[in-house]
Amino acid sequence: MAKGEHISMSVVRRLPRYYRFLYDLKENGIVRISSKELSQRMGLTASQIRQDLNCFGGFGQQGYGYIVEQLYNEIGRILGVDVLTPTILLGAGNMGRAVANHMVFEQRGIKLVGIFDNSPRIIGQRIRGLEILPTERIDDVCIENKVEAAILCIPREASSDMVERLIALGVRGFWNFSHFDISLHHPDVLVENVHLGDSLMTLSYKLNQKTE
Amino acid sequence: MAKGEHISMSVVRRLPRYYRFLYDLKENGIVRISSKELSQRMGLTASQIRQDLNCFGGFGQQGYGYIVEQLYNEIGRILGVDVLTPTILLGAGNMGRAVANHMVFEQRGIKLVGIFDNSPRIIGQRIRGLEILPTERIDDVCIENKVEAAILCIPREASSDMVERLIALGVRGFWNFSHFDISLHHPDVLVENVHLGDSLMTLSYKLNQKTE
DNA sequence: TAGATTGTTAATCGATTAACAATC
DNA sequence: TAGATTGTTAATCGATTAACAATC
Repeated sequence: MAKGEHISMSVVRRLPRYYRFLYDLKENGIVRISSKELSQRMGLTASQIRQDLNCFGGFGQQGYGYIVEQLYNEIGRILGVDVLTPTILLGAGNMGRAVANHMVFEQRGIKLVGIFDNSPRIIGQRIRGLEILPTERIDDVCIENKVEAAILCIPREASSDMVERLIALGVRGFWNFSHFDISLHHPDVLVENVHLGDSLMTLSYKLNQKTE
Repeated sequence: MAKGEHISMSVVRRLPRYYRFLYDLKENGIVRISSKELSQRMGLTASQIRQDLNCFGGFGQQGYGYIVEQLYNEIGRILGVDVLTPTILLGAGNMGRAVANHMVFEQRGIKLVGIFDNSPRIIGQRIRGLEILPTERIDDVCIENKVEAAILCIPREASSDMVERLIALGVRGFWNFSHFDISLHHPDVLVENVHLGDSLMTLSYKLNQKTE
C-alpha cells in the first residue's frame, strides 16, 4: 500500500493538519470529499493535496473523491498514532507540567510512562495519575518500560548529560523544548524541536515588518 | 542598510537560531567569526549563512569575517526584539500559565500587559506580578495599553469569537496555541502558530519510520 | 603583497502548481 | 455514456549550494 519512496518533511508536517480537518469533517457526518473541496476549506491547492496523499498510495477514487473516514484512518496510521511509544518526561517545571497536563498523548502515538524532576518540592506530586519521581529513578523506569522517547523540559545546561544518559538507555527520539541542540551532537537520533522563544521572535519580526 | 527586498520565511525562521549562537559566542568572549566557522558550529553550509545575512545588507568584512557582537545586535534589530509590542495572554490554564511563567518576553520584543481567564477559581491569582483578570476587562486593558498582539491559550471553541473581538480592538498579531485556524478567516492578520499536537505527531511519525 | 573571506552570481536541487490522460 | 475527479507527468517557482570575482 505504501509507495516505499522517501517522504519529504514538508509533506509530513502537513499531515497532522489534514488529520484535524478530516476529523472535523467526520464529526460533521461528511462522508466524501474531493481534493478541490478540501483545498478550499484548508487554504491549499487541490494539486498539493493530491500530490501529498499520493506519496502514500492512492486513497481516492477517480470521479468520486476521497472517503473521509478512510482517509482519516490512513493518515493516522501513517503518522503512527496507533502505535504507542513508551515515553518519559524530564522536568516538571512550568513547561513540563503544562505539557503533561495539556497534551492528549494517547491519540498521538505516545504513552507517557514516567515524569522526573530534581526538585524535592515537586517530587511526589502527581500529574494525571503519574507520580513525579526523582531523576535517580530514570534508569529503572526506562528499562522496565522499554522507553524509546523522551520529552525534554529541562534547562539547556542539564540537557547535554541527560541526553547522553537517555541514549545509553535506549531512547532514540526526543521532543525537545530545551535550547540544547541534540541533532548537532547526535545526528542519528530523532528530534522534534519546540523552540517557543524562536517562535515568539518570529512573531515579533512579523509585527515589526507590517509597520514599515 | 536594509535591502528592501522581500525576505522569505525560510530565512526569517533561521534568524532566532543565529541569534542564540551569536549570543553564546559573545558570552564566550569570541569577537570575530567567519561564515565557515559558524557553519561548522551550527551544522549549516557557509554559503547559506552568507546568503541569509546578505538579505539584510553586508554585515561582514571581506577577508576577515563577521564581528560577533555587531552581528548579534543587527539580527536582534531585524527580529524586532528592541521594540516591545504590548500583548495580552488569553487563557490561564496549564498552557497559558506555563507560557506566562516560562517565557522571557522582554528579550523577544513582547511586553505582557494583561492575562485573562473565565474561571473564577483562577481570576485574582498573580503570575509574574500580573493579576489574572476576568475576560470582561479585555476591552479596558487593550484600549489603555494600545495592545497589538495576543497569545491565544484558550480552547478552539472559544477562539473564533475571541479573535473577532480582539481584531476589533486593534490586535493585529496572534501567537496561537489553539487549533483555531486564524489565517483562514483573517488572511490579513499576522499569525504565528504553535501546534504542539502536530509537533508531537511528527515525532510519532519519525519514531515509526526508522523502525521499518 | 598574499591570504582569507565576503558578497553575489550561476547551477542545482527540491517543492509547488498546472495540465491532462486514466478511470470511476 | 457523460461528468467528475483522481493519479501522475511536466512546468514553474523558490530555496539551497557551488563558484568566484571583489576586496579587506
